[in-house]
Amino acid sequence: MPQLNGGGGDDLGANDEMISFKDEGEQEEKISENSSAERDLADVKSSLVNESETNQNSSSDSELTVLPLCCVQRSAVSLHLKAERRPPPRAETFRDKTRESLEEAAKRQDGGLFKSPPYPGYPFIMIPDLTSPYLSNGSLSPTARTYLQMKWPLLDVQAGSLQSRQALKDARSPSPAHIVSNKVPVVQHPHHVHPLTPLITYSNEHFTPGNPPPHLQTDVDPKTGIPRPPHPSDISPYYPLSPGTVGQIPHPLGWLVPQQGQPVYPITTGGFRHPYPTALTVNASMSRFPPHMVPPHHSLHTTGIPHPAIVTPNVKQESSHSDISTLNSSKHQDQKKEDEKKKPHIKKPLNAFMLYMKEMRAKVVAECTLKESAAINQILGRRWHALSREEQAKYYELARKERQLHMQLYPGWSARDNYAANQQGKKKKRKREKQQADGNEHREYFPNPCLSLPPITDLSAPKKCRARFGLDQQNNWCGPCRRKKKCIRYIQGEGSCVSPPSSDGSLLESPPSSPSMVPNSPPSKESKPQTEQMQPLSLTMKSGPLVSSSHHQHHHLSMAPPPPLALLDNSGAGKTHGPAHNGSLDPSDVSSSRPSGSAQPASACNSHSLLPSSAPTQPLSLVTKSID
DNA sequence: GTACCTTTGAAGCGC
DNA sequence: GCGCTTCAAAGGTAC
Repeated sequence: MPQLNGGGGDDLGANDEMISFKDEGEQEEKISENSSAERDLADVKSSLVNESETNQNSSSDSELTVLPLCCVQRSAVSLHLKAERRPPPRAETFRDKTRESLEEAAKRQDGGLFKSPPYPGYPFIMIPDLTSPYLSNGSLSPTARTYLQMKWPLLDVQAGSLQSRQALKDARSPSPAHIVSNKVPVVQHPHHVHPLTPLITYSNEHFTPGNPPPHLQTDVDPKTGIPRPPHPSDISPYYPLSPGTVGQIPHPLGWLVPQQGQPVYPITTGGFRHPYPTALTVNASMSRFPPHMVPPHHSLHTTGIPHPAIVTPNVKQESSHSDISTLNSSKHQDQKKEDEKKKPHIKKPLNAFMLYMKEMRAKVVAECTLKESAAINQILGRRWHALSREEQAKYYELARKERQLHMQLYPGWSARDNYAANQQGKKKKRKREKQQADGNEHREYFPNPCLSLPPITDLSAPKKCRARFGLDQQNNWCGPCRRKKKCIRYIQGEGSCVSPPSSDGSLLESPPSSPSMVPNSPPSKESKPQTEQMQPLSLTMKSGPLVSSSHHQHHHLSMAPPPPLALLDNSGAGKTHGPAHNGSLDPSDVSSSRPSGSAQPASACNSHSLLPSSAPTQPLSLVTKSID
């Protein structure tokens, strides 16, 4: 697998470097700083595309191995499934089969459109940016290029050709499950899902209950009879359409035709920032959303199609009226309410993690039969950290594109609008207030990060930084504690546990440790990466190793280097007695060390005493329910 | 019916 | 600039 850092496994697992992807700029800086990765950003990003398939393989492989423990002992079915998932030494892995099937499907359905790479969703993000260096190296197959032209007619003057349309029609033929909808979690295998898949599936949900017949070039609205544009070709796959609005689509290529008489959002260039390099901005001539085609009011894009980020106008949006001079408050309020009703609620663009979650949720649900989003999100959070740079970069790139698209769609939109939108409910504030009302932030609802453990309610033990160091020694606090968030020391060192390996030998979704996390290193401002690094430790299963606090504590106290790869490969050992390495089976993690937060191992896993000694081994999926 | 939970990241706001 | 807060998705859960 191509690595940005020249194969430095420890770097790969370095959480702090993965954190660098939080910001594109930081990402670039971090990458450039990496001496072993001297490729410039262009090369790096180019590789992200060219090697995406390879990355996906690697990622999916890791995902195969990070099968949560919850799936292991859950049931015979899950065991069976797991046994199936467990790849043979190297015959024909599930991935291979999956890939083959996907390619076959691609060949059948789009004439090999996705042949290389088989990323049904990727075109969404990469297509509009054909000028992107990522695609400039000829990695785009002619078929895919044709597909792109059909998907984004503006990308090429040939887009409107019959050929393109015909191919588009073919492309709209019965699609793989992952294209249909990611709302059907169990149907599609996760490995068929590309990170961008959710972007495609969105619109499908709202556009077509099922796949349209191939012979239908354009859908016809059953109510209005107005032909719909070929979907999902022309619509941003990411943003769903609200039901009942498709009929407003004026023309199959309506977004190509300037809409007359439709008010448009004012282009408040002042609020339209361009945080991204020019090279990364979407070429107006190629984008589906040319700058002059600003979305009209009422959730309608110039296509006449509401942007999926727009939801029912129940939530108010910042009023853009300038005639606020009215002094009649009641009247003003009434008018405001009307405006609120009329105005849509433009949702924030999804960030990288959200995109990742959308894609992987179904997978986790399928694997763990989990339905509780909170638990799923925890797993996904760990998996997110466990992702390689390349894989994360894909999502960051996707999110960035999404933001760009969002900005172009709604130039005047600001996240502040949605801030104000929540003034009605103030739910979050209420939550915060509730937390603060407790006085002690650790007193608040603090579900045990182990998930398998009951909420930490033992306040008698001064475990957290505040209690340990006091207010006068906040320098010794961990970062989260300073930020009045979860104490990482408490989580990892005491209130929680070290992640046991997942059933298949992997340590669940725990990310590799950061080499910067030197044991006994004093807490520093950089504790945020540590926090994120340590969080995975908290995601553990209610399985044997966890129940056995002594065993667990042993590993936690040992602070021994991770086991050799051979040992790590021993998935069987990892299931029940695997070394409680803090996070990863990634052999690259060998060099990683215990985060500073674990510098106080003496009281490790105290909270395990809270566990009933007879606590049965349970999968993660049962944790949150069983606790209560 | 509504808020909460849970995750990460982006963005706004206040100091 | 830093820290805090809110919101984005999701669906079960609690009130």
